[in-house]
Amino acid sequence: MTSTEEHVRARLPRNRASAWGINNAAEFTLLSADEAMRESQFDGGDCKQTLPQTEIILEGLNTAQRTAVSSPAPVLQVLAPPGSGKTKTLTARVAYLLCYEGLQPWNVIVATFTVKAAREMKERIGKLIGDGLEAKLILGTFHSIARRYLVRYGHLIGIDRGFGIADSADSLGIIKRIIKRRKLHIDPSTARSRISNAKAQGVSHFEYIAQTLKKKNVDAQEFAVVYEEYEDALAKSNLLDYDNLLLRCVELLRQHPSCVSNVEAVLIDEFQDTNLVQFDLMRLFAAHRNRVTIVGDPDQSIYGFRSAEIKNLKRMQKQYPDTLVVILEENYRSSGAILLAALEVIQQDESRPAKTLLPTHCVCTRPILRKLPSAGIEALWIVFEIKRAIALTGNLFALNDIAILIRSASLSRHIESALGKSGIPYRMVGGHRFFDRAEVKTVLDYLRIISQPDNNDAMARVINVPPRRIGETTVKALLDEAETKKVTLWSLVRNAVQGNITLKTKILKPAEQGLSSFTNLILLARKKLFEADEAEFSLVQLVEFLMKKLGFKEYLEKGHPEDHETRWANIEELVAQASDFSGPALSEYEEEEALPDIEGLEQRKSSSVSDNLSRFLANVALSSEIRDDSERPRDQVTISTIHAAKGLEWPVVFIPATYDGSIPHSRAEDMDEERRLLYVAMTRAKALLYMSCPMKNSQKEQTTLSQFLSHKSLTPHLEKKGPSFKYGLTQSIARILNRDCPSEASIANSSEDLKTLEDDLWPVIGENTEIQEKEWGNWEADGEVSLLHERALKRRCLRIGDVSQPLTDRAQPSFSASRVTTSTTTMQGSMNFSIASTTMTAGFVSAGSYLQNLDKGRLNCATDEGRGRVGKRGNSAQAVASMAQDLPLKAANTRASKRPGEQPSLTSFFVSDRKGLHTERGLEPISRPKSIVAIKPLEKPGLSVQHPPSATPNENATKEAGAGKPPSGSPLRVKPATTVSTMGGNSVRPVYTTTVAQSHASGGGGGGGGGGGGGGSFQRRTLGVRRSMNGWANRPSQGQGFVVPGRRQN
DNA sequence: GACCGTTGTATTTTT
DNA sequence: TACAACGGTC
Repeated sequence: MTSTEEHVRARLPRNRASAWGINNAAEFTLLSADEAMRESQFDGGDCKQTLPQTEIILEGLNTAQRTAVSSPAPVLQVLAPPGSGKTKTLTARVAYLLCYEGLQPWNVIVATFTVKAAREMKERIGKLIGDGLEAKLILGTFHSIARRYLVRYGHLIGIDRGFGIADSADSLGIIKRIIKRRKLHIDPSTARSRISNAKAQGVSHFEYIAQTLKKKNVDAQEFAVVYEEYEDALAKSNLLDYDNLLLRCVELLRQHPSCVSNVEAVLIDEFQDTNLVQFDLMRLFAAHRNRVTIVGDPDQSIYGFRSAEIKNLKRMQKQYPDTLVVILEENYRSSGAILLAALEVIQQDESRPAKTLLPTHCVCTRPILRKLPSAGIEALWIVFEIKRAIALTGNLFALNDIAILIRSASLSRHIESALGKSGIPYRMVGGHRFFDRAEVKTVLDYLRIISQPDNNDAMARVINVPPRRIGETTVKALLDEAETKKVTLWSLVRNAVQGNITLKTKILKPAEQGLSSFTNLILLARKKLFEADEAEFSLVQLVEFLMKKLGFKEYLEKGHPEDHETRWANIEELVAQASDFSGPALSEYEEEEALPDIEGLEQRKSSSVSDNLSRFLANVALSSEIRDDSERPRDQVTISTIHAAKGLEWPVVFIPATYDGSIPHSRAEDMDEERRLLYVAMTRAKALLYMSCPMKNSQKEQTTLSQFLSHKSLTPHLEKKGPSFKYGLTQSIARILNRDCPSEASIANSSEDLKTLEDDLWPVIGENTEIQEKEWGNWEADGEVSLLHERALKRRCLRIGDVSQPLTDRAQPSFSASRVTTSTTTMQGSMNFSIASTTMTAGFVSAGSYLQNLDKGRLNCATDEGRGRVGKRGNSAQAVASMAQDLPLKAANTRASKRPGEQPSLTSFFVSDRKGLHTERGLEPISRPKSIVAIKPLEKPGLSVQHPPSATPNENATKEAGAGKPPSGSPLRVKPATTVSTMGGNSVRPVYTTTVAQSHASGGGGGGGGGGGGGGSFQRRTLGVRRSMNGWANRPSQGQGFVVPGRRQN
């Protein structure tokens, strides 16, 4: 077989561990990626016939990506910064292993962190390999995979069949109860996260508690009590919390490694987010063949609060000495200016190993950092900028292209309100889950009790819902009594109702009746559930039965006359979801959950209705979101938490509330993590990035700009207000987005209704609050011509055509080469620069000029994408300069020359080629490698890219950190640029699916409802209603829209 | 004394 | 939204 593998193998030294020195490693990677590919794939005829899919798999990948995908190395770390094609690489790797290395899908484990990521991965693998093979992979979140194993093999370590999963609310509830009962003083949430952290260390709770008890302080003692009783309570209710799910799976695989003896390869996404237990799990999964591929990026580690350990990257290299590290460096997502600003932020972290991130797009316009008077106005500004951006680019953006990324869910209030008011539909991702809605939760609690009556907390929550005259005091007394008698609440109550025991607790007459009706309801439901088989009593019927018996609809009507319809619609939605666990959908589901049979091991198999119920409930607990295929085409703005936005991208991104206390969050412990969070948020943006900071937060307190953004070095990279959207900018954006640029005529047309063409409704300093908010309110609501409006109308006199000729026709003398060379930088640390003189120093390059040069080189990429017409423009240097709008350098220079005392510090973020960077002309293209492949030898510290092969790893590290030597042209930077069109001929275009946690759109009439005279206080009140009014209820058809995560819709 | 409804207050991030 | 605290009613 002439295959890539053959080629690669031929060049791979036999004894990997000893022979993979850095020197030949470099050679190896080069050859394997480029030449082997070329020889075997594209010229070798054999291969095409035998393995037709390989071509497709590797198509559109750059050199580094190909190296990763097709590497024969057993253990592979792919370090992938934002936008570098991480998912693409991992999916291709999976496909490659299946199609090319002949692995069977059911012997491959792919673990992700979110359900969303799992789903996307599955979809993309499916597109690559087809045949529905992707459904046979063991693919899912760590938690769901762990559950799968525990369901099948849990009996081997004494886990009851049909165990339930305690979500965070359950955990917190249990802990609160313990604290109350024991009259302790520690904070429940703190206790919960401490327990979780303890578990994430992989220490058994006995041990941990023993350790803690040794400490004499009250806090530790109390904590030990809580921890112990918490574990007790979980066990009694037959529940596993999230951490236990992983821990018990580790236990299972330690004791019975044969459960995973079939596993031939393990692949892990977002590896920087793994904690110790997950690391263990990875090792155990892979124990049979020790074949592991991970992708990750330390800069995007934002789950430290969940005990994620960036150190796992190094730990892994220790664990598997022959780990091959492939570094992807090219960013295919964002404009140069966005990357530059983002890098400026992330580089504030001094402990971070120097790394590069190379733009492939033109510079485009700088990110905006806008100051605004208040949170309310900030929201209005966002709405206005959305409208303005769409109008002034001739509808280059759809609402789907726009995301508003917030640090915490609570920040969405003003924004939701403003969007709703102006009739812009939106969806909310992250934050509150559908399943957390009160009415949905109640029904779920009933289902959980029916499935597992011993769930004390679920029972305590709903025993009086709808009201049964069983008050809080009674419930508490019953719980206490159950506790002292060492029985569960359910068994206590049931026995009392059935007359088997007499309660100590005094029960009033009406309450007694309530208890009895509750008990009978549960008993009846359980009877139906366990006696019936699927055909005659499905999950859906169970829910319907329950609703009828509870009179739930009536209860909602009575309790929530305002919005009972929406609430009921939510219940119907729940039923629709349950239907995925009954009927024909079920068998499909079962198949996906299956694990391969292993000789000598008995699997628990199941197909009863009660098993469906627990499966359904587990799914609810493990998925924070809901997939909604049918609704995806709807054009909506996305509001998301930054955490939930990881891995996604949008052409336009807003990051509001960039003040200290929000980002970094006031309760955050790890500043570096907060900074990374901002970095993640910024790097979601492709073309336009708007950050904003209200001078007063929603509590009307004065704010200070986020410390991450107030750094002086950032000023030259940021604009103070939204761009003017000259035509050239629109062209640039269109190029970045790979879209057709709308004509100027159509822009003139689409901006007809715009109130003002510039971002000038509020002063850039961020002063002067209330008056304007009011004016805006009137203006939006009634169309009343305010002073503001008049001013705006005047501005409109500027016709669009006047301000925006095509840039290509305009001379740009200010961008001349000599200008570029006037600002210079001096090096201080390996990646830290500040201005020191005004003469050009060879080898150092300002960011702006770097980008200019880069852009010139990069325009080849644009050509690849079919739009770069630079070559025809004559003076390409000028063309480059003019294509890039508002270059950072321009403003920097202007400022520098105006106010010498206030020189901005320019950052050189790429200095590896010291020679030949710059001449006085300044605009020679920088010769740089397109992609870097480094092989990491054993135990090399850090994750930095360039290592001179002569130095031993340790020496090398010291040099880099200590001497501040720039990572100069190392031989490991293997090859100068070859033109690889990574995006160009790519048949697999990234399709990012955004999921819906809460879907609400203010439909057409949105403005009407809230509009009325009282422009001031429109926020709070309507929110709850508006939110739901148009969300679930408006869905096209019941029962089709939602697909439970993990399932594909036909 | 128990229960219910109203009002005021505070909200990190996720499996 | 979700929770606690408070005051009114059975």
